[in-house]
Amino acid sequence: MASGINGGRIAIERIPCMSCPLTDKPGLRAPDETQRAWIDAFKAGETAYAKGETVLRQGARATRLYTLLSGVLMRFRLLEDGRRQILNFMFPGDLVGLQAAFDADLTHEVEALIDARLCVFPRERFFDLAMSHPRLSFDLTWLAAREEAALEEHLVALGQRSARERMTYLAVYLVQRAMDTGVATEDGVLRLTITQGQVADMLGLSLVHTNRSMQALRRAGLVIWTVNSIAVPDMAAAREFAQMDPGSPPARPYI
Amino acid sequence: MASGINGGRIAIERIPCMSCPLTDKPGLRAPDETQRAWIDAFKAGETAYAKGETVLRQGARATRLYTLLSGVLMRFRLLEDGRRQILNFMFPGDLVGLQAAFDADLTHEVEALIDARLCVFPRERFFDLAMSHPRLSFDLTWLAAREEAALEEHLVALGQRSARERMTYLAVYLVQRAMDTGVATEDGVLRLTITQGQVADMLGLSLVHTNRSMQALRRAGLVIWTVNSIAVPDMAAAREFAQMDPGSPPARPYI
DNA sequence: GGGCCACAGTGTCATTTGCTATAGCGGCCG
DNA sequence: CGGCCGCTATAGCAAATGACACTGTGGCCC
Repeated sequence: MASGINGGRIAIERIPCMSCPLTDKPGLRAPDETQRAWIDAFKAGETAYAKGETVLRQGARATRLYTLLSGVLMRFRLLEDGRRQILNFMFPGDLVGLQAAFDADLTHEVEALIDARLCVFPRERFFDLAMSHPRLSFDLTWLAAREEAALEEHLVALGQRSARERMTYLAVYLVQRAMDTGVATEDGVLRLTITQGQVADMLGLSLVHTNRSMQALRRAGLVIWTVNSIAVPDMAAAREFAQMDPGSPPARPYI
Repeated sequence: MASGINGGRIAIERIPCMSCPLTDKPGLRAPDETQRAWIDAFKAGETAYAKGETVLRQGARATRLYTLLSGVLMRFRLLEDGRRQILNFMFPGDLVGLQAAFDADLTHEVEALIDARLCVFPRERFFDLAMSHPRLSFDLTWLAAREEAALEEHLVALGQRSARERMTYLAVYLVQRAMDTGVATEDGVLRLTITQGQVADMLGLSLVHTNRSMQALRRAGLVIWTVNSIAVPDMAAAREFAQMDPGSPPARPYI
């Protein structure tokens, strides 16, 4: 019954924001108690999607915004001739479907990489929330700016880096985000299935070349990317190889 | 005296927001009178940069935000080994240096492509503005989301399109934005000098290949890119060739 | 005027990356 | 069980793109 296209079912039981499981994640800055009380009042419920299901459909006009509570999503853009560009991967705390806030058609599709759970905010209520609580509105801008910054990084990778550098960059990005949000517990390894086809569509490489590059990195011991996990044994070395800035960015707020 | 690094001089005369020259641009949605009065109260002044000057320096911590009043800027990211990725071009109404609002180090550099004039907002005052006027704060999020959407488009171009498609895409993007903001007055032609080296660094191509692709497009009559102008004789045909969505996006707010 | 410099343009060759086809492997399902 | 399907892996070849070296041109400055 949980159809992806219809937006999944609203879960009966809902987690109160006061006991939000995201509060103790290392890379997230939790709202204070008062703010959480407000957010809880505006939250309409929760919804769940199974691995592989579509959360948002490109071209549709969304009426709800989401916050990712658990799981991992990917969002991508489809071209008419079937080409696909993965734009970003989404981890707990990320905002999903911000475009809905501006009454715009969705320009990308969102799909669950593993089972996921999302908090639901109807469009109007979300607007009210922003209007009545400037601090949260400010955090919203912050979140949008963070997403923008991530896309900038991706852009630098696609524009300036070689295939292997790109792939190393992506592995570091994913593992770091997973660790920050509690998706990965082991140090430097993320248990998650991302196929070579998905990597290819994210990095702008052909599937064959993706395969070749992946093997080269595996032989070099820089990135061990297997069917169900991504491991970066030496994050510093990988960052160096991919010419990334060493530091991890400041904790991000969430709603 | 107008040093780029020092942030240019603050212009003596300042244009009151009530008579902002951007109000009648086709692609911009002007704030109403009340809002403009608010904005005017928070605006600290104006600053000007000459063509080629640096507006913001990568790695610095900015204390001021800007709105572009006239002119065209480019923002780019520099890698240690000298590689450069141009992230976007900025037209009147665009927000410059949003990262300053979050007290973060700048991850990119901003440079003037032609003489430019910017409205200045000190960091704290900007914060106050957002806190006291939720509607403007909402518009701020909107602006950030629009920038994000632009970067998504660029990402699709770099990841999925061929050299010629990319270049066509960029030409259409630039000409469209210029027309929307009143920078271009003739239909389909933008008088602006963007060197082949800059195009190369934006599209992730080598300079030589950029040159060759440009000539091919010129011969095909799709895009006529010369030293001091970019012309797209048939926007619809160019859009089609580059697999772009036909419609122009809704008017964007500005502050 | 002469020299310098940034930029556009060209040729040649090297490298990266893409395309097509094929094989192996494991899960899933009738 | 057998067949189908999605994914990884490999090979051989083609095409796109990059690297390097060089020329021409126009603006600018002493």
